[in-house]
Amino acid sequence: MLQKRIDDQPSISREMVREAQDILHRHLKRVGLKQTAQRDTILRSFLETRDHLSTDELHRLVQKKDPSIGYTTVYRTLKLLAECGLASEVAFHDGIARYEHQYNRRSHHHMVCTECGGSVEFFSPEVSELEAEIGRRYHYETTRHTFQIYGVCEDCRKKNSARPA
Amino acid sequence: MLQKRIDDQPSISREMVREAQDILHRHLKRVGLKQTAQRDTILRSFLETRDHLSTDELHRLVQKKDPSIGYTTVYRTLKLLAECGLASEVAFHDGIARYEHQYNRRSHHHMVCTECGGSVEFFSPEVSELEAEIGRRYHYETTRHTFQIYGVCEDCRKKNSARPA
DNA sequence: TTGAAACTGAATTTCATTTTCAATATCCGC
DNA sequence: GCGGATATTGAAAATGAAATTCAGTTTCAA
Repeated sequence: MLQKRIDDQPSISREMVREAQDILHRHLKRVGLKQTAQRDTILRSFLETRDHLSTDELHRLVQKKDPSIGYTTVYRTLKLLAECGLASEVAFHDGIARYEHQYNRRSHHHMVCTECGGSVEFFSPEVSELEAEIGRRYHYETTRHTFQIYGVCEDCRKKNSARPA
Repeated sequence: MLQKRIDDQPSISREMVREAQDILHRHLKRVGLKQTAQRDTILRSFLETRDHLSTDELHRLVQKKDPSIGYTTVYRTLKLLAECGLASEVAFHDGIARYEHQYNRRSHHHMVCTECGGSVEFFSPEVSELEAEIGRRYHYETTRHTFQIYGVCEDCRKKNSARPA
């Protein structure tokens, strides 16, 4: 899936990688889990992207660094990253779980093109206010929300009008 | 999954059932499909609820009227109902597709309890305005959006504090 | 160093969804 | 009302993503 971004160069500095690794290691220690080379490799691969990665896509990236790392480990490590706040799951409605960086990132939402799968991020504090307000009104202790907009991007509309169905 | 509503009495009048059936029948004719007793039965069962039904749940309701109707037919009919605007899919992100009435219903959103699965509906025109605004800003032709709030409802919080983990 | 505990990854299982296919029902023109 | 072409039905099988299992491997605290 495409996203309108230049994703080839690492999006994050060496120090940030170290810091993220520390967060992961502390989390592992806290919950009595172990630090492994695989988990570090997977974290580094993850940090080097800015896409919304599926387990499968991240697995492919990880394999470039270490072909012996299996899909299952990537799958489990993504859950770990989500647990310690380094990643967060983002569900577009195509039935595939995706993850994105959460580290040092202000809350945002996505608008997804249903033709090409591309997406743009946008920021909208009103949505969080709405979450709080609705929670108060119905006595829910809210934890999170999802908000996605679906549509067709400009490029796809141009393609469609050039070659209509 | 529970919803805080009295759902035993039909939520929709006889005339509305007829009207919905007409909509379905017209749709079938339009796309060259056939009117069948099963489809009518499934539509009626669907209209008699106000829950957010999974295919499986609707299948169970349908079987009370006609035990010979299979899961597959319910599944396919729900897609048909969605096609002709009588139902719409609503994803609570628990891996199960749900459908709700769309007929004569103003746009609304859901807040879902992650403990008991219960939900409340709320109305918030700001969200649609936001959809339009963000669409304009990034030159997307928007078609729809999803917005859900997740949290823990009052009842589940009481239960939790009575019997803490 | 050592051993208990956790990890790994291939394979398997799970589970909702989707497709297949042979038997059946619908409905269009007569 | 009567074919018969065409769609429908529902059981069963297939699919595909997610989750779990298990035997062998690695980590790390003492």
